[in-house]
Amino acid sequence: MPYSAKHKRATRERILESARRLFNSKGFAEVSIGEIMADADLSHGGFYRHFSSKGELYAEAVRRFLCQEAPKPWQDGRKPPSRRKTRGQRIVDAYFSQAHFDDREQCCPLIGLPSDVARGDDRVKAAYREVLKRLLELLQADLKQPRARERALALVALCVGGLVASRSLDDPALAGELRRAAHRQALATGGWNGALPG
Amino acid sequence: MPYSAKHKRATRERILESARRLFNSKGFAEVSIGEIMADADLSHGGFYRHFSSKGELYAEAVRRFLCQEAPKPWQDGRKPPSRRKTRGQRIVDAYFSQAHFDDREQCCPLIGLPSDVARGDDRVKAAYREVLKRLLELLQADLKQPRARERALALVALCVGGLVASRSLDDPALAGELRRAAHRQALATGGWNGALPG
DNA sequence: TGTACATCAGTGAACGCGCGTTCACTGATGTAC
DNA sequence: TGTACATCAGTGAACGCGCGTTCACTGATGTAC
Repeated sequence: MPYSAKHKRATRERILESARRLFNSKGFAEVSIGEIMADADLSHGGFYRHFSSKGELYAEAVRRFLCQEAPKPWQDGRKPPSRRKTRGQRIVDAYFSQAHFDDREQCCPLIGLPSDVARGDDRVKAAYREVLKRLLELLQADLKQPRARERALALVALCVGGLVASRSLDDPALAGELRRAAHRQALATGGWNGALPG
Repeated sequence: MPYSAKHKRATRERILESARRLFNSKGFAEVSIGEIMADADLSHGGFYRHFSSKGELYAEAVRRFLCQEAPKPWQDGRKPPSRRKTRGQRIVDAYFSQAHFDDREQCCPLIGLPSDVARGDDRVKAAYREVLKRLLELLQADLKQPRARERALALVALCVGGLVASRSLDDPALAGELRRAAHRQALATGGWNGALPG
C-alpha cells in the first residue's frame, strides 16, 4: 500500500475544504472541478480518486459544515464570553455582525446556499436540514420563557432572511438598515433587549 | 416594415414570461436559452432578435416582476378585502400562505432568486432592490406606530427568511412549523395580532 | 385593386468553448524477501 | 540493511456533450407604385 491512508484522507480533506469555500461563495454551477482542484493544489484529473462525481462532492461539502470542530464566529464568537450575554444572544449578535455579512466563504451555509439547496439532491437537503436544526436547538435552549420553540423558529427566519436579503442588495445603506433592523427585532424576540453593539 | 412592431413586442413578452417562470423555479444556470424559447413556442435561433445575451434576458426577466399589472396573490390577495385586515396584514398573510410556499413559478422573486441575484450583474441587482423596496414601502405605509420603518424592515427579513429557509427543508413538518412561526412573529411585529388562518 | 419589392422575425444547422469525465501513464512509497 | 516489486495517488491529454452564440436562409407581411 503506497501512500498511507492518512495521506489520502488529508488530500480528500483539502479538496473538501476548497470545495466548501468556493461553493459557498459562488454556488454549485459557477464552480468547476478544475477550479476546486487547483485551489487545493492538485490537477483536475485526480479528482475521481476521491469522489465519484461533482454532485457527490457538493453534498459532502455541505455536510462538512456540520462536522467542523473549529467554532464559527457565528456559532460561538471569538471573544471571551461576556457574562452579560447568553449563548443565544452571542449567536444572534455574531450572525448579524458586519464580519459575518462580509464573509462569503466562512459564513453560515444557511445563507450561502439556499437556492442551490432548494434544487439540490437528497443528501444536500439532509445536510441543510441538520445545520438548521442545530442552530434552532442552540437558540431554543436559550429561551426559557413561553413559546420557546416558536420564538426560536422565528429567530432562525429572521437570521436567514436578514442576511440573505441584505446580501442581495446593491445599496449598502439599505442593506445595513435591513440587517440592523432584523438584528434589533431578533434581540427583542429573544428577550435580550439592551444596549446594542455599534 | 414586415411584422408589425406590435407582433415583435408580443413575441418578446412571451419569451420574457417563459424566462421569468423558468428562472424563478430553476435558477439562472439551470435553464438554457433553448428551453426558454421552446417554452415560448419558438426555435432557439431567433432569440438574438430580441435580446443580446442570456444575461440581459435574465436582468430583464427579474425587472419584469415589477411591471406586471396582474396583482400577485402575495401582493394583494385574490379575495375581496376583508374589512378586518389592513393591506399590510393581507400581504403578510398571502406571503406566508401555503399557496405562496408551493408556487415555484409565480412566487415573490425575493425568495426565488436570492443566490443567483447575489452573484448577478448590476441590472439584476438593481431590479431586486426595486422589488424589495416596493414590498418595504407597502408594509411601512401600514405601520402607524413608532419605528414603522424599522419594523417594516424586520417584516421583510421575516418574510424572506421564513420562506427561503422553509423551502430548503426536506422535512415538511419542520418546514411548516418554521413558516407558521415566522408568520405569527410577523403578525405580532406588524401589530396585527388576532385570530390566525388555519 | 393588384403586383413587385424590401424588410426582418423566425428557422435550424453549425461553431466553439468550457466543463465533467475518462484514461494511459508516472512516480512516490509501503511491503516482501 | 538493501533491493525488487506492486500499488495507487496524482498527472495531463483527450473525449464528448451541452450550451451560448452565429449565420445563411426562409417566408410572412407591410409599403410603393
